[in-house]
Amino acid sequence: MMTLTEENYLKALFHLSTENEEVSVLDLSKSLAIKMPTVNSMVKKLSGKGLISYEKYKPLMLTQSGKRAAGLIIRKHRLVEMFLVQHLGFGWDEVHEIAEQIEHIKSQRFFDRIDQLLDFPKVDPHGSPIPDTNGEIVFQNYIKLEECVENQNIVFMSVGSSQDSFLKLIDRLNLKLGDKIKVLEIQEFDKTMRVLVNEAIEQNLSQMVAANILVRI
Amino acid sequence: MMTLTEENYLKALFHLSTENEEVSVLDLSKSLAIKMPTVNSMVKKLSGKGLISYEKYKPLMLTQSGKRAAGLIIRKHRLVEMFLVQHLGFGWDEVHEIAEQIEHIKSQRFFDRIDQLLDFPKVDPHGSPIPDTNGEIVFQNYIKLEECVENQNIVFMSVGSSQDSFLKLIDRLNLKLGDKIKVLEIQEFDKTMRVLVNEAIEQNLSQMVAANILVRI
DNA sequence: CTAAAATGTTAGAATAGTCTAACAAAAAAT
DNA sequence: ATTTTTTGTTAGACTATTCTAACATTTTAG
Repeated sequence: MMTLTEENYLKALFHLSTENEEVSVLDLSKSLAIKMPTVNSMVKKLSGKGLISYEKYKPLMLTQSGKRAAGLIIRKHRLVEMFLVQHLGFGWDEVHEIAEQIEHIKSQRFFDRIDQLLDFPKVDPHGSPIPDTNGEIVFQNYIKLEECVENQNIVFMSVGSSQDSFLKLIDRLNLKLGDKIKVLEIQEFDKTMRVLVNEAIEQNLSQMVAANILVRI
Repeated sequence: MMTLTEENYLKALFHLSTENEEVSVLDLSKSLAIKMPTVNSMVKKLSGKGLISYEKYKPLMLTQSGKRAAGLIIRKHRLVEMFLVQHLGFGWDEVHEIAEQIEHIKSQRFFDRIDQLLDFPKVDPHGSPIPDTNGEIVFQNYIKLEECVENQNIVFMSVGSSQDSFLKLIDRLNLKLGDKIKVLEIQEFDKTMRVLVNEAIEQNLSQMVAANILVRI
């Protein structure tokens, strides 16, 4: 049985591994807001459990078993987020913290029931994929709105950041997952995008925002 | 902020206090399955926080603030149990363990939403009262079926034990909260009761079972 | 009313997870 | 190719919660 702490290390390492080619002790330390020596010793411990493959001064990597374990935790997290939004009426900017706690509940059946109640969702409220019952994730090949060109038609599928302030901004812009977006114009000066949403409303999006809006063609 | 451990001590002391006139360190130790010296030091710590009033060699008591805190934890526990039964389809014998974990989630709003979703229930799936938002409990004055006499008509309102084996037995006897019960006959030898349930089915209940069936007249 | 039993307390050690300080290795910069 | 900076590691200490062993007090029984 894994402790809550160990689960958090695995999860963080998993996320970092998808974002970067190599993950250092320092990366993990920053991401968890835990000092390097602590991370170092925990990494050794998890290596002892066969969840992380660790060699001194080398980048950190999850083993197959570590990947699976992390995937299963992320699965729980995202199922819970979905439940909080769909059944308890929380906003997508409010669910992370609560899911962060509930994901550690020890009860396979609890999460199975939630999954069933939600009719086996494939993505969470932020458009991120929910790992399957083996912890396996199917990565979507979305692109950043930032990378789109003028006159391109795309669909808003996911967000690149789940930061509170970003999600609240998207809400205020009245943007929702599934919205159809047409790029009208890109300012040469600051890359600000003028877009048409659902063939109805025009909006200006800063490059930073556009970089965190993930779309499919 | 209280730790999960502290919350468990308070909750246990609260329950013991309702069952017994005086609660000793030994009682608490047994109830938590934690050794006396450990309990002793935790009790001192909680006394320092103003949650337990403690004097050496004297019975343990919750302070007002301790009672309120314990009541609020029990509120969360029972709300969650109700949710698990009503929305996730768990049996009343399966919910305790999971609620034991979820009760410690730090999010007022989460429990408020659950409360709302359940339409502000007053009792949990075992018929136990759910404390109000101030941690206040309204105790019901139910009596044990054991204490009833022949030909008495009563209603099954609550269980005196939430032990798995007892709840499963009640299920197997097809008894449900709210059922009308008529005492037909009490065996002089072993106090076994022959009862009529919902004017339809006759059942024999051992004294031990009857002692854990709480009814109102 | 004393002796034995039960209960309670203190002292000291163990574990998990955290930290700081000091040292070591690798990477980057001159 | 050294020096400096960054990153990584080791050692040792701290807190929370637990334990065992030893001792103290209270309660119960003769």
